[in-house]
Amino acid sequence: MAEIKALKPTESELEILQVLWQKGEATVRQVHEELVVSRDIGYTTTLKLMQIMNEKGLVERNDSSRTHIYKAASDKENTQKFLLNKFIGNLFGGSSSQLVLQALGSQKVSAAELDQIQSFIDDLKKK
Amino acid sequence: MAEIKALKPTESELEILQVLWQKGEATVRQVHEELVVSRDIGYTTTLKLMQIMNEKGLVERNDSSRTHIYKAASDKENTQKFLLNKFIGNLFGGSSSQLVLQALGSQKVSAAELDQIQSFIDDLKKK
DNA sequence: TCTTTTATACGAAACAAATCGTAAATTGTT
DNA sequence: AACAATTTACGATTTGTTTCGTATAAAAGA
Repeated sequence: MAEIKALKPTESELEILQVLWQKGEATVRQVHEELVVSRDIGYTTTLKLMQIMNEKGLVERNDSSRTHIYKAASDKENTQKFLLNKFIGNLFGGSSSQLVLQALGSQKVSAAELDQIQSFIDDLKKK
Repeated sequence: MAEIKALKPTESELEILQVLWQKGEATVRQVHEELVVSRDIGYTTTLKLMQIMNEKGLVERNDSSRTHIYKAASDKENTQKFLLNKFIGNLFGGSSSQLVLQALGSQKVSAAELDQIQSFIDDLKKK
């Protein structure tokens, strides 16, 4: 029986997942070096977070060698999808078009990106 | 000097804000009746949450009569905008077009909504 | 080999969020 | 007036997150 539980990472956990997604896999040290760039955090804090994430099933760990190697348990897209749905439910009454309009209205989006979105919509409509 | 602090409501606080945005203003009792519909929560819990929100400045309270009357301190759109920016930063590396593509791809969006989004994009491009 | 560095494990503290019980005051009902 | 219901205030508990210190073991360097 596989683990189906959908987990909601905390903000700190998300930071770590970002690093793991970007690197594919990484040691605690490697993740920590990344985190340290953007904020003040001790090594054992990073370690503890990753240990907890392992217990929760957010990451997988290869501990066959002394220095453990971690990777994200769920890929970036699935996690984004899951959290995005939650977010839309919490804040936009479940309406994704509301969110899209808000996002396009309040953020700077380049003309190229707008083109990309438009052709994506065109494709959606064809079905 | 106005309050500029940007506050991040918790999920419970967001539930309460939704009710206040919808009703305009409301008593603890009225908010509680709404919350009770969708989940198990005691009256004093709702009360306490709203008291804390008042301390934080998330809501404003008129306590000139015995039964206090609450309203959201910030309107829905501003709060959505603020939290959306945070969310895009945390999860989509700051790229709102990435979020838009993900939202359109994984949610059901009606043809009418797609039209609405397209004409919105057309307007954006005109500038 | 001896020392220093690096890694993990573990426990505990500090903080925050959510929950509810109880008390006190006011209002409404009979 | 007496009683019941409603409301607020306050404190305490529980649960989760973030933080780091210390201990121990392994590896690397002298």
